[in-house]
Amino acid sequence: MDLDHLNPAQRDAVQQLDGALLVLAGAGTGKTTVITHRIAALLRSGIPARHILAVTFTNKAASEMKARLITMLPEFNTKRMFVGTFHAFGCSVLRRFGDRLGYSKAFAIADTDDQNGVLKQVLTDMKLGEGELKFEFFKNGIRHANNNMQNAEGIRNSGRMSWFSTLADVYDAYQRRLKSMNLVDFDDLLGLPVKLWTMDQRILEEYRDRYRYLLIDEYQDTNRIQAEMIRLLSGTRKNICAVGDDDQCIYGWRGAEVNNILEFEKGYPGARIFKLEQNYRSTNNILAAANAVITNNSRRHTKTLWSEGTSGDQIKLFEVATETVEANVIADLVQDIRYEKDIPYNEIAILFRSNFQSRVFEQSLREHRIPYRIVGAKAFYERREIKDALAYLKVLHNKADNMSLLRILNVPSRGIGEKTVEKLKEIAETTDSALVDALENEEFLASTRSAVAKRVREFSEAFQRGVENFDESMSLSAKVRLYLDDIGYLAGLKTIYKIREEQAVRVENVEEFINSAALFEERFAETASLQNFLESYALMDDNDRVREADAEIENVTLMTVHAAKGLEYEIVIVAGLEEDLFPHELSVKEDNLEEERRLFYVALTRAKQQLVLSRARTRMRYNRKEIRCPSQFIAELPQELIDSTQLRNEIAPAKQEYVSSIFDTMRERYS
DNA sequence: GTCCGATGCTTTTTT
DNA sequence: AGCATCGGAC
Repeated sequence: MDLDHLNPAQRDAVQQLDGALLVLAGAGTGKTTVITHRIAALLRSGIPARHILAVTFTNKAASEMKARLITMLPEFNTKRMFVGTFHAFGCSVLRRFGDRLGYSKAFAIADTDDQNGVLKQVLTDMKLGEGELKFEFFKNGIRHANNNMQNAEGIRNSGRMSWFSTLADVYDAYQRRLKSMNLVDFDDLLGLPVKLWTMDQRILEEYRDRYRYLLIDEYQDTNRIQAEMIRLLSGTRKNICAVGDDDQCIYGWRGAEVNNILEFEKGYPGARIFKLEQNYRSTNNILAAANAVITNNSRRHTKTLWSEGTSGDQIKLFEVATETVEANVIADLVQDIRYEKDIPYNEIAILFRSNFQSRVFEQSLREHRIPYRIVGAKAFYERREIKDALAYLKVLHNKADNMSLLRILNVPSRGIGEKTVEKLKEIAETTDSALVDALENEEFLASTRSAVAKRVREFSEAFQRGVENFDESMSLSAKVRLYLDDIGYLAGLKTIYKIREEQAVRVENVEEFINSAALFEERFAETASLQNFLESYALMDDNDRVREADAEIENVTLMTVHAAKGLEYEIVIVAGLEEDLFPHELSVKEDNLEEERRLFYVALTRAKQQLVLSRARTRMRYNRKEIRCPSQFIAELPQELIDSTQLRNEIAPAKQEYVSSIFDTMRERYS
């Protein structure tokens, strides 16, 4: 066996096959290597693949691990092993046993918009609607209850103040409404399996028997329910291998419980602990900076990263006048690196604390004609037309999804206004049917003007044809196109968006969406059903949602530090190192400075070769110029590692390449 | 019912 | 500055 490539600590962790073990793996210490080798070791020791459950934090990590195992172990059938995220695993449990909890097996997954929509409806119905603040309060309250495995009763019993009982009522109504629409939210994907296993010991035993060896990656970011899932599954065998780095716990605000990793031994007495500290990613200067920063945190397992490599370049620090200058200086630097150091764009990442920072960079990169891709928020899947197209599909798969129906019923305009919708809801309620079915109700149709009724009929009929079509064997993307066309959405795009240029963009985006269904089919051939397509979409994270087109060309990557977790680049540029931005002002207020520092630590340790930090002395906010102070984290870096030689001109002279490229564009445009 | 301009709010991080 | 929502005019 090829254990020769492993260092002693890695080898120990790989070879300890039974019992509980915690692998404390610092950034870049070959965590994934350990997990894959460990799985290989399990298989080679004769344990069948079906007994192995490997949980990763992202889908991307899961598919990379699968791919690695297949090349590493061609002789084993690794298909029967589970490799995926907690949410995907929970989903598979519910697809099998959801009916025991009163869910139909064809349930759909509520995305963030759906969750917000349902909660808003509930609050309006209960006349608690006014004010965003209240909305946030209830949203946090529900999430908090779920994280602590509390139901409505639990909330009610947890305090005397009247808001406990109000929150309990809202919680109850929210859950009931979701369920009535046959929807399951992200928390349910974890909470319901736990409920099921606690309720029915036989099902739990079946799962325990099936999954005898558990491996959990990024254990520092598990929450209480995820830890509970693992505790229940591990049973008395306790064959659990938790891998993680407490210094990289950056999802505390989402319920991640650092204590899961800090106090692992309490839950699994006698667990063996292995520390991986030899780093294979970064230069020693980068590691020294990271080590120095993280020692300012108090609650952690002490680790010191080291590498056999060179110390490398110093860390560059830019301190410039404004955020626009910051973006331009960085774009210049990116171009320099590309052409002078011959490092491809896709080995360069620009990281920031908050999404809004991406805008200036987009502009400067465009001006410099540097290709880039953005991971996250404002990206492709957030577009209105994509959400509309998706809503059309969501109702088709799940008729009970009234919210999606309401989203698209009048998009494009079919003359169905507020009053008509009220009537529709009323009829749906009295006949106890889904809104989509109520559309065919004669009483409802009679209540609308004949022109409207005609268009409603056309809609219902097209919908019905869609339902029937999806039973037939035709390619998924072809069915999607046929349905969106038949129901009038594709042609409707031209009436929804008046401006010619905008139209073209929107149509193109929807085409790309349809194409993504085709790509999904290519990847999952026989299992590419509408349900699986929607499910995989709902369970995607921002890194999965990067456009296919963007993944192929050589691009600079723009993303938040959160999104960069688990990734590495030759060159990493961290922008906006200013007090109140990084660390974020809210996190300081909420007393989460240590988590911000871990986030900074994550940012630093993404870099292999060169790290560049920058800050602006002023920054526009709400259209006002604000003076900004350097981030306290800058002062935590050892001075001798920093090269803060001021740039000769903050705006560097244009490169020859850049000038000629502008002439090229002009020639193209005017010839 | 639809369109369009005024208003006011935004910026934490996301499976 | 940009976006989302609301209210008034057609």
